[in-house]
Amino acid sequence: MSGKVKMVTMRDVAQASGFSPATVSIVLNNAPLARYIAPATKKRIEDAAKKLGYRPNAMARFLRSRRSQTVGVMIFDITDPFCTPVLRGIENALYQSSYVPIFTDAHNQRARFERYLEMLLEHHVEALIVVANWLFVDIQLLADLSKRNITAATIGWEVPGDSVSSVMVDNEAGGRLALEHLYHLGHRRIAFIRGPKMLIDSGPRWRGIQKFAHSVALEIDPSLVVQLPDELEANSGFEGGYRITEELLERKKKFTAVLAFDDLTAFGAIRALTKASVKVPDQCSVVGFDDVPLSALAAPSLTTVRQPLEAMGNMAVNLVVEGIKAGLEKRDWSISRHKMTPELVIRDSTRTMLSAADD
Amino acid sequence: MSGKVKMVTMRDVAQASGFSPATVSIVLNNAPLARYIAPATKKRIEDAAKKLGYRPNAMARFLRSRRSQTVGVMIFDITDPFCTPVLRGIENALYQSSYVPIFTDAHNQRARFERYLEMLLEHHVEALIVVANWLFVDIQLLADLSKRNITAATIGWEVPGDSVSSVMVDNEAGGRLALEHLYHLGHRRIAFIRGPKMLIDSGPRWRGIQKFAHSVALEIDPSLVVQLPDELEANSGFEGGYRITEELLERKKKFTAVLAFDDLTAFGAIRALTKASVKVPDQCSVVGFDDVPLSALAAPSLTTVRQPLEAMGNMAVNLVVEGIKAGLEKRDWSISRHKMTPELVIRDSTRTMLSAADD
DNA sequence: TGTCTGACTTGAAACGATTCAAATTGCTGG
DNA sequence: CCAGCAATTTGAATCGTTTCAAGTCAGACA
Repeated sequence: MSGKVKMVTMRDVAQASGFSPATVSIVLNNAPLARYIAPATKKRIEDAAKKLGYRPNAMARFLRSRRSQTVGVMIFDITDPFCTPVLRGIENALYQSSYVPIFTDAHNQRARFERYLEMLLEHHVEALIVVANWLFVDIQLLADLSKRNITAATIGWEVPGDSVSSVMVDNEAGGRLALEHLYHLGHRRIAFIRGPKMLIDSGPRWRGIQKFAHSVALEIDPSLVVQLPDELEANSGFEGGYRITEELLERKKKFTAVLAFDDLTAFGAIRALTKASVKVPDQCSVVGFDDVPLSALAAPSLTTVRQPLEAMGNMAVNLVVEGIKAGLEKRDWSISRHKMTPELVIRDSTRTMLSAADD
Repeated sequence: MSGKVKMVTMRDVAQASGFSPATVSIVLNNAPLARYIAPATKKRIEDAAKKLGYRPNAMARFLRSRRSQTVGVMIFDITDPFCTPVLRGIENALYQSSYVPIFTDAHNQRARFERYLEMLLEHHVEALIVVANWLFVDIQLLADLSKRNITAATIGWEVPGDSVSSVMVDNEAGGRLALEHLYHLGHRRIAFIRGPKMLIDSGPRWRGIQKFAHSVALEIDPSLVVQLPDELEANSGFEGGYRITEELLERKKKFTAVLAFDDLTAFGAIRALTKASVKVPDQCSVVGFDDVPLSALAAPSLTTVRQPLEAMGNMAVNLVVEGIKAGLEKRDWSISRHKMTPELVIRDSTRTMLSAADD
């Protein structure tokens, strides 16, 4: 019943079809030399392979051809809902290219990142994709990769230098979209929850906000601007949004809308508002950023600036696959930095200012 | 600048240390034979390896030793929030054992499952873990795995026969917990949204509910029992819960609580109730099942029956790692089926029945 | 008849590690 | 002075593929 199934090797296929392993290899891989192989031969070999249930041994193949058909995927914290769609995008694109992802999660710890990097190198991944949306460690290490001829791409982060491609959302445009929306709904007294200082997204998002405010001569009240602390956990945004909003409410400063750094922060804000019996969106509108999957499901569903997360995962794969190809063909190739366009998704957490509610 | 970094092989370490590759291998792997190696030798070899930055080549190693240090992880739909904590649990446990996960997502498609299975076999994963929480295809295929000497474990699903281990929550106990909670809060007119017929969890959960109802002589009104349709998408639960609840409300049947099949269904229900201006939990309590990450974040936060998802991922890894070890040592070993204990998590979506609200 | 041309096919050497059986060395005891 | 032993170390085969340079062979042509 549980007898060992002997592995079928190329040698077996050769034997069965009456040709040599060399020919079998050429045919089954459709190598350049396959042009010269007689059609009848091809057929016999392919039939034999199918009949025996031959399955190439990826490891043995790698040893000779240096292709592991494997890509490393390093996520900084899978717990962050931001990551799931990105991962889906990566997985799907890799599947199209017949690569298989090796999945690692750094838990936001530098030591873990390093150990995993080591493991990925031992497994000779052909490329590395890093999803680094919430991250405070510097990843200088990545720069070394190019020396090892491993193309790499980051999502949600940029590495200085010219060795790593990156895919990010256009944060400035996104910040602008968010404020523009609130502004057009008539909101003027808006509370802002800025992202943590050390997060790469925080700056540009705020800049987009400021620029728009300036362009319509909207005055931003400094006492309504609060910054999230530099916390390590990805989901700390919720806590932060909650606490900050609570404080704002206690200060009795009036505001009719909250522009949160991201969706989780927005949920935290909503929780605080609801607890203080401030109805969302009737008495206060809330906008998020990211459009993580739960934003559509929550009650009220969240108006937010959508990052095309799945597309970003896709994009990163395309970049590294191109890099791999270039390396194979010894072509020149240079990295690129992509900025994806964000999109405003209007749902139930925002509504027009009723003139009465302003005070 | 971007000069190729030549790979450091064991041969290089041998050369540098003045011993043979055989000795180097024995020392670096701490193989049984290492007992006989002089301490001084060990030191010199280890030093040389460190100085050169030697990194074993996982592929080459596999070829000889048959150990790929790789485990296949097949998820049926990563889009389902249920999967994230499970994945985290798997990842973490594998990391402890120095295995690296190859991540695949079947998108709930049989063809994709098969293709991925093929790829995993080509990569000679040492074991396979399948997360099959929402799944209608039969996975008879898995039974073949044991023939190939690959231990496998499923999470959230059981394969007939004695070749695949499994980890599930005790659905019956969970169903009981949910109803018990509502009952003790004083609810008597309860609407039930049962899981899809073809889902393995649906039966036992309902059985737990019925048994508890029977034990306290609670009458279940058949007209308040609705079943989710057999939909393929994991997130269809939300839609289903929404529609079903809408219908129930239209029928004007009175109920003071909804016991939903899972959290997503519960969110759908809450959405429908809210839309119909029925306040949750004031006018209607809602219980979910699973405790997916967003349940704590939503407003109102969801009372639910928690599956220990991360622990389940852990458990599955432990099972297959044991299986791998047994295989290596040619020990006998038999699969096991684990039932994890669920736990009631009380949050803000349920509250005691106010006597007035009953009619 | 002998040589040359394709048109196919293959032998044999890698790739980098592991694994025994066997070799080497230095002693010990008879 | 040598057999025999213990303590270390290693040679060489092997894992399954890929990849060229080189082989075979039939027929064409001179």
